[in-house]
Amino acid sequence: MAKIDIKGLARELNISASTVSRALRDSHEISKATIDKVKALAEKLNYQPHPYAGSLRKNKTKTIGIVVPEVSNNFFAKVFSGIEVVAQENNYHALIYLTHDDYDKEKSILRHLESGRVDGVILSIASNTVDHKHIEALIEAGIQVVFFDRIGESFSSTKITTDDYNSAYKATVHLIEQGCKKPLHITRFLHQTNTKYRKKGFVQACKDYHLPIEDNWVLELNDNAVVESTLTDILKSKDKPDGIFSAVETLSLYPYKVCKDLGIKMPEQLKFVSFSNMDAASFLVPALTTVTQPAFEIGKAAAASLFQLLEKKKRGLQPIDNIFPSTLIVRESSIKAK
Amino acid sequence: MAKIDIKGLARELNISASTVSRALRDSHEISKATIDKVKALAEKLNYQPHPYAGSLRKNKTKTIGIVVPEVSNNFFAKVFSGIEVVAQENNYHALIYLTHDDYDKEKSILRHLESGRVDGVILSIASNTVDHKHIEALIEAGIQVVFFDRIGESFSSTKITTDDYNSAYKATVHLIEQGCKKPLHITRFLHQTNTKYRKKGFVQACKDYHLPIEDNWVLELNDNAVVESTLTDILKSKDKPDGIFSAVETLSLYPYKVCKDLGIKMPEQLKFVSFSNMDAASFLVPALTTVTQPAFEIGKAAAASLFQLLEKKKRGLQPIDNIFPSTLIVRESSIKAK
DNA sequence: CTTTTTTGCGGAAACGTTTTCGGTTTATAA
DNA sequence: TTATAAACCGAAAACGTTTCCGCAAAAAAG
Repeated sequence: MAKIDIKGLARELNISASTVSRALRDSHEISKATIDKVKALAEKLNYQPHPYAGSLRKNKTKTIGIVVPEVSNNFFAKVFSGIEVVAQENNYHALIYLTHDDYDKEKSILRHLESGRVDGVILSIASNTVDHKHIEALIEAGIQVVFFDRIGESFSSTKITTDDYNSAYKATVHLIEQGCKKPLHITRFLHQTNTKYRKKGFVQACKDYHLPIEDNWVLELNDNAVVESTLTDILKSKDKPDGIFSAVETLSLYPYKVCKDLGIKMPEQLKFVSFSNMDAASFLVPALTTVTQPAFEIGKAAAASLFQLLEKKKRGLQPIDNIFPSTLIVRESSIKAK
Repeated sequence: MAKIDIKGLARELNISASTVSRALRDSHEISKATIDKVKALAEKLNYQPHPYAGSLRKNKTKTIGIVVPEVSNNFFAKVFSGIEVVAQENNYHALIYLTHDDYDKEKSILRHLESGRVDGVILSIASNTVDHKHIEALIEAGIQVVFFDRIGESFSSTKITTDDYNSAYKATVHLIEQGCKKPLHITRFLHQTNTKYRKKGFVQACKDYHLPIEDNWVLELNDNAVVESTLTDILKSKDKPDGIFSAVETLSLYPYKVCKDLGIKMPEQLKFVSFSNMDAASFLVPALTTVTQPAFEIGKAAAASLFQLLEKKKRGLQPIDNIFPSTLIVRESSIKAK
């Protein structure tokens, strides 16, 4: 089964390569008869056009790049699923790159993507990137960029996020309404946009409910190695918090561990809410109250807007910000005893 | 900042395009002086070669396809991470496709990949594919294929698996040693290679320990919708099992749910072990005893062998089977009271 | 000093498409 | 009838590389 190409088809049918090419694309300047002939033969010989030859000529790759910190994380995994579904529907291909939350890696990946390998990029910024030159360069090079979750606020590109501020506000209010007088907010990488707004929501809720919030009510835990010990210290102290609100999924299991070790009863002595897309949330004991982001929908939306930008009919199509609501799912970890 | 290409560099330096091309690849037929000149200018103008032009000419794409059932699953997500790390190290690019465990989708994806978009494919077969014609066709087309976890036994390609039989055997023995007289094996899609061998391990262990195993000790639960009710019925019956061994992670949370609903105490009344790569395993109550596969290493191995095949120095390099050991991590869900 | 080899480079073909620019026919309009 | 338009198709250029082939000048060998 030798590889068959357009020239092969043309030779076989005694017509020109250009005619074959046009016939395969249903061009109106080719007669119905030859179109049928060509397609029949193509089908029969299992002709598959070489994608890169076409890309080269058309300067369109029909592929996108997905650049995310990691994928062994329910949130990103589900976002990716959403992207992938929409990509398949639109006959796009997806190159995926993991930055492992490393700025330098992100930089070199994006730099490479300037080369014309992809038409567009869906990006969630690495946690330790501070300057955005590399992203600017990518956009300069004519690559469409869509952000999600960890966005670059300064860019006019489209951004898909959740209503971080409001969700955090609501989650905090929930804790307060369940009786917490001294909630603790644990979070990561506060220079990111998403965590920044979650913190703001937490702080504002505390203020609105007249809690005497202080700086040490917010705890930025960037280093996995010290999370457990730090939490242990805090939960052993005499004026320990009576509630925890975690802004990120990756911190959501630590309080369980520490409470177990210290014999602290959850939710009686410590109520807990966390941002999380973990499937196991309802099977933890006590079941974890979560703020869950519609990850799959975010992925679909990101992909959809990217494709829309790439195939914009109207020139003037403006990028839009798309804010999805997260939902607070109350489970046992945060409810007061009746 | 206009896009710069090889011809642009050549014009700028008053040399030919072929010289530039060779200089950039450190060809020995170009003088040190011009190599330096060319590289300096390329660097200055941020020249990025167009990947598809090169691919077309060289008939080498430096990209692989990853075809897996899903990615919002700890096992596949971690495998993917491993692949991605090795791919980046080797300057390969990764196109990823999800089959969603659908045979038809898998077929059309693989069919498309015959076209020369990738040099090789890393594949874990969808749960409902039975015939393997589409995989044969892909290999026929000259695409290297490496399998992992859900492999095609009939192919001579490289396969990366875990020692399913032995791990299952050990897990079952563990249950028996903890006092189980009537373990139940719950699993999915027994026509797959991995689950098939896990079942064999379970059965053999029962036999070796003289348990009166019957057909209904093995339960194939393919439909999510009925898992809970089926398990409930079984655990309510009078000769109910005193232990469960789950062959797949996706079933690992149901026993918790059902036990909770029925008031069955785990591990006192029911011991439980599951194949799983779930991060939350040790935070469940009781903490889940798992057979965990070295997912990240499997991904790295799969990628490494694929690249080795693609860049084989010696022609005769034979594909090898690579079997990784899984480890049984004993936690509270399966241990007998002292 | 001639012959051969090596070094360094340029021209052009090639990879498999798409598209521009034509050029015949045949049908339609004048 | 003749002029014009429409329908259908082919030749060749183009996309940005790599590589085959050839060729001049310099170096080495005779």
